[in-house]
Amino acid sequence: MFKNVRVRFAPSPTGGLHLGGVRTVLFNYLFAKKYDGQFIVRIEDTDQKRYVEGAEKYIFDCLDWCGLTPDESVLHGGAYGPYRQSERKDIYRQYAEELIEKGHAYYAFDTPAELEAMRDKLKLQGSDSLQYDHRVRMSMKNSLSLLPVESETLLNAGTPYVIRIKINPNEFVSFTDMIRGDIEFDTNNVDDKVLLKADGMPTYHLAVVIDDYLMKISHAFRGEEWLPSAPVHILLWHYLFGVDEMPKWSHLPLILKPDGNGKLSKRDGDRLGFPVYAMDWADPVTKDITSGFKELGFLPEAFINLLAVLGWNDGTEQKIFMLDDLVDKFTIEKVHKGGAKFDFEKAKWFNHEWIKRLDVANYEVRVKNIFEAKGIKNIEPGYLLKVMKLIKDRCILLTDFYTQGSFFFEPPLSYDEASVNAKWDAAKREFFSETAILFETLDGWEEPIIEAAFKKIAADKNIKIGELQMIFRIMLVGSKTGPAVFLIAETIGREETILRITNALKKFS
RNA sequence: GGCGCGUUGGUCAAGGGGUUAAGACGCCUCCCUUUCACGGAGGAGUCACGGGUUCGAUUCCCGUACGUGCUACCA
Repeated sequence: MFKNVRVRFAPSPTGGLHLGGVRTVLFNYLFAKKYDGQFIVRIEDTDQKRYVEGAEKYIFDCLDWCGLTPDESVLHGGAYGPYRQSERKDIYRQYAEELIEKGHAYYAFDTPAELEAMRDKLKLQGSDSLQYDHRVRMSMKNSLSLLPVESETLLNAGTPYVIRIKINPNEFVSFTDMIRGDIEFDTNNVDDKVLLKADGMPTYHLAVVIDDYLMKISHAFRGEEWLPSAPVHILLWHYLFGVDEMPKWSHLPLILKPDGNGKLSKRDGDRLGFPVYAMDWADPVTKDITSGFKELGFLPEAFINLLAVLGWNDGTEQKIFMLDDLVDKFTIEKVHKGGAKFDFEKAKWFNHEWIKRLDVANYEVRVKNIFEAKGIKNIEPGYLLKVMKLIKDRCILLTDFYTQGSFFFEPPLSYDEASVNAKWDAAKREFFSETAILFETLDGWEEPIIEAAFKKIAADKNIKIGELQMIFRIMLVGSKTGPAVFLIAETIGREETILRITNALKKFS
């Protein structure tokens, strides 16, 4: 249906990659892959003030982790480079000047102070709009209000200037959003946006249009916050390339904060105790670390899944999707218009589901690293896998493997003595002393054998099996949690089981 | 303030002129397990409001309210 679909994503390397950003990438990726198009990642680094060292690499690391590998980018090459906007300055200037020649843009020499004065004056007059537009531009200092020679003189003298688009009043600009349908804007409400900044860098408005044209972008997903500036982009397409070549736009709904309302921000994560970034981000200036889903113990499969169904679903009852599945089933028609509040509880549920259904070998390395970070080294690979299979159902985050499974690697540091004391007596002490001895000579060390032996002694001594099992569990684990107790005994081995019984016997009074 | 966009349970949401208005998360109860989870069975809880149009509106239209976004030489 669609040929040569190209979608783009424009991360600004100003630090961090938040949920909304990843979801935008994801939808671009899904659409591109679905229609055999190219997934192009371009770097928007035109705001030098906000540019942060290392952010570009960070963004590609995040994309790698998520499995959203670009087809074309700074890192991956491609036919439409350079992909960094700072390396395309000359291109943008050329088009900005073309716009001036055609009468759709002009030089503006106003200083920041003069702009502020204009806004103050407008405010004083009780004006509805504080914009630099057709109503005020003739009273400002620009190549429209000035005589040609005056502008010439200023230009030659090296006066700082910006290039602004000239928006004609009383026109209507419309376009069709693939998610929202037809949208119309009255140009009376659109201001003369800056296209080229005084430092020679383009603004987003100029850059997107030119890059989309030059990179032959056919479709683009971006956040809803861009909707109000869409008329500027549409007009630029009219003036420069003709609207037939314009990409089809899709404005995605916002991801909202869980409590109250508003766009989810990094601060909300800090405040509510969950990550907002894909991966840990260390601000090189402030040294602040913002936590990421990866480091918290999320699986990329779960992360992608939860993001995909935030604002989209396939219309069935299916909730769990893997990336290939999403590519297959994704349809724009099913994308929502309204924003969705982020629910961390549900995010964890997705991770839990993915831990349960993925083969543990998929994340063995990461769990091993978690154990090693906790001081448990020299783990035998086969043993780790075995333990992981045993406890995966009770792990919501990857980090839970340690809290749920550390007793498989080291004896309990403390015991739930209250529970033991309630049931402890001389008969039970005798039971465990004898059991420990019997275990030494047990023929075989598999769960059913251990269980049968344990139950036989209990029956011989006429002690309730439930209480004994509970105590046995606390001896091995330290607490009343974990998988079937005889399975734990089998897993940690005969020697270790006997050792833990005798150690516990010393502790229990 | 102006302009844009939106509004189905607490949250994510299906649906769409006549339905007992799906499902999921969370919450509650029970079963399983003499542990904790997992799993299973149930339960409570919803179409923002007001006008139209219509035999009939949650669904279509118009208002209102509310929310949110933009209103930078940020993206």
